[in-house]
Amino acid sequence: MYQQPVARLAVPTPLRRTFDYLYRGHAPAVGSRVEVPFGRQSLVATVLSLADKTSIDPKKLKYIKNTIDSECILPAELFKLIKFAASYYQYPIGEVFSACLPTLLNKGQAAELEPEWQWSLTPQGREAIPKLRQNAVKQQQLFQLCLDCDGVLTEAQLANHDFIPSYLKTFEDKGWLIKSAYEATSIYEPSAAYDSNLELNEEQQFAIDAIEPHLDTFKGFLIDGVTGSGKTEVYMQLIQQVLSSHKQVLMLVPEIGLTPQTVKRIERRFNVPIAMLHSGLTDKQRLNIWLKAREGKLSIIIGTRSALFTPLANPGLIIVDEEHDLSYKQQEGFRYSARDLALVRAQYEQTPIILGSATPSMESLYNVQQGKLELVRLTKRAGDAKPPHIKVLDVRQRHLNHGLSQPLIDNMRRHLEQNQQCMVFLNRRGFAPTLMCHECGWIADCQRCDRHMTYHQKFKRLHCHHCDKQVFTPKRCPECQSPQLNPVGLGTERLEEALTELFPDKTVARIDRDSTRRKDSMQNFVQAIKNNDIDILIGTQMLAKGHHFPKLSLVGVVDTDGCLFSADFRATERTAQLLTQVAGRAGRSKDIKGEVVIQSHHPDHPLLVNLFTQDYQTLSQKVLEERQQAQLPPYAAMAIFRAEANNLEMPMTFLNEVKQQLGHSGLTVYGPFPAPMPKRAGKMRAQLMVQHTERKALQNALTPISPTLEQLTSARKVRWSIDVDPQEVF
DNA sequence: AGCACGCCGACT
DNA sequence: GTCGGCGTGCTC
Repeated sequence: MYQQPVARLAVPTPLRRTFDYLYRGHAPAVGSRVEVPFGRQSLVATVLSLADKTSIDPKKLKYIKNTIDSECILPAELFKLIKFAASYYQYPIGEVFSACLPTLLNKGQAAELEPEWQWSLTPQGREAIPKLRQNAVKQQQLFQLCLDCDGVLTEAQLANHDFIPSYLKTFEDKGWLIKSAYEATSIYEPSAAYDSNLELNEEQQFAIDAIEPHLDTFKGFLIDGVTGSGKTEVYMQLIQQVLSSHKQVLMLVPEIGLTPQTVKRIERRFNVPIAMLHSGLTDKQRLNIWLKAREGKLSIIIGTRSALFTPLANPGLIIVDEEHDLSYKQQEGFRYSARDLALVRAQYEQTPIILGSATPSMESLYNVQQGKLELVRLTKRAGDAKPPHIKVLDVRQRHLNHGLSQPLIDNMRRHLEQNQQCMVFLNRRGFAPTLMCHECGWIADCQRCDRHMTYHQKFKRLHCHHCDKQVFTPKRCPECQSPQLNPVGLGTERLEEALTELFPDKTVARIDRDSTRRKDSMQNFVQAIKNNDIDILIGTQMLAKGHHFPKLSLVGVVDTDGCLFSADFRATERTAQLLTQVAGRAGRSKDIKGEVVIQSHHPDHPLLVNLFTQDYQTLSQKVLEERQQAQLPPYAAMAIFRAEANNLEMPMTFLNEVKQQLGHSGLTVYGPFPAPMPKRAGKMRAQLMVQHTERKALQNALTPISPTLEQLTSARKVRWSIDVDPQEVF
């Protein structure tokens, strides 16, 4: 140890340690950014703490080049959360900061809100209007907009007219407009804007009564509300309460659920500034929202996973909608769970948190058991809608027409005749999952993965859904030269073809990742369905969630059998959630009772039997019991070390060394073994699983070893990662 | 991760 | 003779 005042920094590098730097003059503020020389580069780092001694030889220490901020740029609670996340998920602190802060802050841009600009029409401007040339349409439009707004245009008013900013400068130069800064009001008046509160049923009122008294403190709630039970209205009325005490609301939604409609609904309800964080924002917009939220100039922030790291001046409520959704867990790099961290954040911020789902995760149900979450149930569908009638259809020995049994087809016809919509669910895109030679049995495999390639008829191509490799379909079998290459199995494309033929007078729409590639196409489909322009929907899991289609009364699930037998211990939970969510799409209408038909070759499978003779709730209790007996998550804490390289030896060598390092840590270690699908995208993968009944013990074991792993020579020959609380055991 | 150093092969 | 391949080492 050397007696030497230093600043301890989080430097954006994949190294699992901090770096000490000297400083001149004042010590930089904790939580501020500084510019430092690092190796041969210059980086923006964050000050984690100040220390008066260091273990680094002072001769090696360098000076901070610049301080960027004079004070901490984050609220203390968020700063603490980020540090916690880095240690919990065993990920390099510098990279965690990079992941949590907006790009422009990582690049060193000032963390100050730019003033909002406004443009006022000058007398010269007014005079110029009638003198404009007839064909100067855009200029006239700008003037018109200006007049519509009483001669003063603000940035907010311009936001929807992307052509106009280019003309502003011209008008300024001509002296027609004057640009000036104005103070956007930070005071919001949460008056009901257009929509007012809906009438609540008893359960909803009960939910609100349960949560409302706890709005000033930390407390966690799980709203277990069946599809259509009016969870959103409960959120809304609680949000209203929080806004009226001038606090901010942070709402997380799954990736797929972030639709303009959600935001519109909230916007129309509350007369407060709202921001939606989505992938389409520019870096500048993102920074702006971040800063505004930090200043308290935004009242509601809605976003996906990463929105969790939005700073809040005055947090009042955190909501995680569809909390069971997989997209809350980042699956690469900094593998955090936004849902789990949201609980930690709520605790730090001393705000209530609501997790909502129709199919709660085992983790959350476990937390209810442990008394960490209070369970609130919504079992009744709002309005008069009745729960759908669910039937498992034994398709053994039945003739299947492109995967469709006659009873399902008849059923569809009946619903269609009553002017209702049908949905056919199949979680497999493409035309067919395999292409096979009729003569010799050759199957088109991906060169880079241990998987067959999917045949896509529309593009006449073979596509690997694991590595995204695409090749043209061969004309002849590469093994025996036979021209008879047949698609085998069923995908959404083929289903679309079959249904179009079966119901020639009906409109069929296929909604999967391939058909919704273009921007807004999902949006258009949703609108078309609501307008009744579509009779039959074919959908993958994209369509399973969230959407409310009033005319949809029949859901057919074509092929679940693949989901029933899987190596992953979470398969049951996942399948149950998916099927329950899919079933929930049916019968949100008042006119006709919803119906769900699930085709299966295994109608006696316990999952199907339990799920549909009883319900998700009963099944989830059974799953929890099984997990407890097997000591699997959430009854044990788990982490997986993964490694990949061009051959399987290197990852195995590395993971064996990891195992040795773990030695007497008291963890239960499984492996290392090759991943269930060893080859992917040309890389060979292996994994090592570790477990302990105590979360703390797992942490205590991992924390000392993870920094030492990167020193291993075997570590440099592989790509490796630690996944704490893995969601997919693959 | 970057970035540099370093030591061997095919080019003007 | 040099450009450049990626193995190895280091970052306060």
